[in-house]
Amino acid sequence: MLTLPFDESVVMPESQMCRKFSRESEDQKQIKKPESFSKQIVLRGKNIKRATGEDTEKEEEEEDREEEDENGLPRRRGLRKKKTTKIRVERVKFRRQEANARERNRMHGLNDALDSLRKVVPCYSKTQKLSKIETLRLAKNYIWALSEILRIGKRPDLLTFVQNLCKGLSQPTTNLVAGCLQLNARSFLMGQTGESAHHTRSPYSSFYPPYHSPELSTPPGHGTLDNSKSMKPYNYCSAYESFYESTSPECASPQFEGPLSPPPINYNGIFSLKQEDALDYGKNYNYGMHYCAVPPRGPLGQSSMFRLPTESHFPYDLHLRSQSLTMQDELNAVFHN
DNA sequence: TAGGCCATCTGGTCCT
DNA sequence: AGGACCAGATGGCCTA
Repeated sequence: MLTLPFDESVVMPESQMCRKFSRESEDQKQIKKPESFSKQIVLRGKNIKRATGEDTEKEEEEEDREEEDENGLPRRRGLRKKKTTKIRVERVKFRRQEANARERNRMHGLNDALDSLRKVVPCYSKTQKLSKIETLRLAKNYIWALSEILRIGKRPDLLTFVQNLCKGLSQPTTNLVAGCLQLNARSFLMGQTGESAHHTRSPYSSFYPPYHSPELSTPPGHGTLDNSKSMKPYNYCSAYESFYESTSPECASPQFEGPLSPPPINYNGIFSLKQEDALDYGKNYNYGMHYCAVPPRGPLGQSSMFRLPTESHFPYDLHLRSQSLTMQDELNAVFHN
């Protein structure tokens, strides 16, 4: 929840403004666009220099000049302690207000950066924003998970991937991420605690060997939450269908309406953060599509949710071009069978 | 109503 | 001196 754009009239009402620090009429125009803040600050800064740096000092000097000691003689200049004059107090107040404005602006910039980050982590919703701390945690896990995929050169199964994404995240965020990725959160969590004994096969196991990744361990800093090793493979027949078919209301993620920005992806084999490039590719899919390019299988495969585009991409969209082509060929072979 | 999250204010510290 | 950065305090809003 970002605050309203900085409105000087609110934060610094004219009544509070010292007349000596008043701005030129040009600067008093209310600028409502957030991006104008910095300009406004800059402009104001110039005026501060002008106002406080020249005028006020002269006036303070004049005031000081008038000061006299107890004998009625003028005070000597030098190490004399500065008297807290009305002007100085007002000046301190004014500088405090300026510092507040800068701080506010700085925090807005920080929030903008966090918003940008929210859009590239694999769970973005305009209506249900991740908190700051959860955004950072998820981003860390995401980077870690992607780098592990690159390092190992293999993809983990979807569940492992999501589990790694969710390590250290709160329950609501875990649900959110699982929802974004079209997973059933309850079953996902059961998988996390190793209770899903009925899970026997990976969703990919119909055409890829089950992927057990001893190397794909826990993101740093989440040792106690490392359940990936105890996670059971995923039951294709029961769990997969219930998770991915979206027949259950639990599977639906109505709160994720609106276009979802794709995460940093490998588009046509080129890893890129450019969202525009991937727009067409991703606009018909959500993250569930992005991260679980499970091959269609019979009637299930006909469901629109899993229908890949003609130029489909590999799960997670993350691999080298050569790998991409090879694996994509395999996928295409499966799709066309 | 408690707790979480957030924006803002504030004073301190460091750097230029 | 002034700005950037940081952390603590505070109050508002929202939700379980």
